[in-house]
This record gives sequence, C-alpha cells and structure tokens, in this order.
Amino acid sequence: MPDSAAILEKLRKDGFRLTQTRKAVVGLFLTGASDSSGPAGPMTAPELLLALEALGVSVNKTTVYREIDFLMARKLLREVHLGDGVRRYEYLEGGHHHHLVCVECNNIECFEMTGCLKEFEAQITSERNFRFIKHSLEFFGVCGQCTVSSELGGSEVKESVESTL
Amino acid sequence: MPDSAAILEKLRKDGFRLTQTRKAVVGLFLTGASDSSGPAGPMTAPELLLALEALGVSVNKTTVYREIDFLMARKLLREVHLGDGVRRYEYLEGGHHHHLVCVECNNIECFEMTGCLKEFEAQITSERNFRFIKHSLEFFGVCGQCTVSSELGGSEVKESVESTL
DNA sequence: TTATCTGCAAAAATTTTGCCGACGG
DNA sequence: CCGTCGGCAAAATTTTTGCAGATAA
Repeated sequence: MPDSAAILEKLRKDGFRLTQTRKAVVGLFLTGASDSSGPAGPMTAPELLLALEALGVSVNKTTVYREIDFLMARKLLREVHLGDGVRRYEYLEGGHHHHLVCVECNNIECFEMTGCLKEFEAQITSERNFRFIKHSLEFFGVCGQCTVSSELGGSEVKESVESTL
Repeated sequence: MPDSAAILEKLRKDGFRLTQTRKAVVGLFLTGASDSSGPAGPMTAPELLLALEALGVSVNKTTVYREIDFLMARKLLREVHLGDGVRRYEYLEGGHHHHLVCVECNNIECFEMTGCLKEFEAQITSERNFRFIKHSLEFFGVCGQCTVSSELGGSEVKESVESTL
C-alpha cells in the first residue's frame, strides 16, 4: 500500500492543489476512513460523498464527481463494475487485480491472477492482431462466512447482486 | 442460436402475452434488427428504444425498462458492463461467454473460455469454502482492423472506453 | 497573481413508480 | 372476462455543465 502522502506530493509537484477535499478523498480511497468506520473497498460517487461528510469534510456532489474525474484522469482510480450497473471506484494499486464479491454480505476481496489470462491474450494477439489494453474479471458467489450463517439460522435473505453471468 | 419463435412459445406456455413489443424485443436481442441495420451486440435501454422505433414499433421508455426487467427475471437476458458504467443487455445464449471489445470501433466479439477460470474457482472453493455463482470477464483493446486503419491514414480518434483495468 | 478548484443552480440522462385504460388468450 | 401489459405523467437517481467566486501556491 503506497503512502497517501507520496501520491499527494506527486500531485502537488505536477501543479495541482492539495485541498482538504482532495486529501480526504485520496485518504479514503487508500486506507478507508482513517478513523475506522468507512469502507475501504470500491465506492460509488454518492457513497464517497457520504464518507466525506462522515469524516467532517463538507463538500458538494459536483465536487465529488469532479474529484473522481480528476483522479481517473491521473489514473489513480479505476472504475469497477460489480454486476449491478452501479459505477464504483477504487484506488488503482499500482498494479492490477480482480474481485471476489460475496452477494450475501457484499464483502469484496481483491486478488491477483496472472497466468492464464496473459496466455489467452498472447494467443488472440498472434491469431488476429488484437492489441490488448486491459481486461476486467470479477467473481460473484457466497463467501464461507455467509454459507455457515445460512446453514445455521439463516432466514434474512439479502439483496443479491444481479446480472453479468 | 436458438430460435426466437421457440423462446416466445415457451413464454406463451408460461402464461405470458406475446405482444408486438415483446416479439420485437426478443427478435432484436436474438438476431439484431431483422431488416439488417441494427446492432446484434449488447444494447442499453435507450438503444433498445431506438432500435424498436427504427423497426417501426412505437413504445414508451417505461415499457422498454419493464420488458428488460421481465426478460432479466426469466433469465433470457443478462446485464453486460463494458467499462463505461453504462448498463447493456444481451441475450444469454443458453451458455456463458465473454467479450472482446475494440475501444476504437466499439465492435464486440463474444468467445468462450472455460479451462483456467474453472480451475481457479475450484481452488478457491476448496481453500476457503467460497461458493461461486458467476463471473464476468471482458477484454478491451484495439482490433486488427483498427490497428491497420490507424497505421495508414488514421486521424480520427474515437472515444475510448475508460476504466476497468 | 493566477490557474486551479468549489459551490450553486440548473439541466440532462437514466431509471422507477402509480394509475388507469388496452388488449391477448 | 381476467390478468397481463402499455402509456402517460411524475418523481427519484445519477451525472453533467456554466458561471462566478474562493483559494492554494
């Protein structure tokens, strides 16, 4: 996990301002709410707005969208799609990873997977000259925790993330 | 490619109505605009509305959303995310496939890929009891056609699909 | 000082809901 | 005839834009 300060410093060197909002947003995406509470995973724009308010940083929704655009343009964030058609964003951790989404508790874990996708891409590239830029891969299912809970008392069925089979 | 008629017949047997709109929507998702023109790939709700109008079927946007919901509930459609945060839908061809998206010409190809993902899922399941329900995998890049065009005169740069690295 | 950033208001785009009338089977 | 379906209007969400004022460096 890179340092939030390092990222901010780089931005400052590139001539951008280190406003309260920007520092808070970078902090939230890097480490979750620094005073605990908040989520560290992918967030929607409205969620980010709430997280900022919870942190005591009062901002306008317009600013939130603009800050997301700004960080996306600097490739510090990436958009994540978790099957429900809602745009989420997360810190693009230098590298590349995928998600394991529990459709019961909505917990999201990140992991890496290199081998077979690269091989596939190499094959398609040589076959038909397709230049790969990026890919997205997300898995959906029920985590061990939730499986156990539902085997016990499990009555409350949570909203399940639809689509993207 | 299953027959549009077979799907409609199944719906009718299950007690649903075969309205003009429904027939047209199923037709569009299965074969693209039957009189050529239209796209056969994933469509957004507004795009579906336009396609229907182009086909001479005049419908309200509400109806389009409801018809998509209906077909999603019957698992005839699935939601597709192509990295731009827009919800698209496509016919769930009995089976499962992935997409190869050209960010230049926006052409979308479908393909299957079984092996390595299944292996990965089996491994995670045995390691931590995660029950996999589904996954989504999309590749983004520049197709052979577009690479050639841009090597020649290529001046017009098209909007590129952002995010989801 | 000055370019970056912010808030506000307004609009655009997407999606959902309720109600009543229309229509398929 | 009955229950499904469709249209219309209105609202809720999410996202974008213009402009004028505030601020970091």
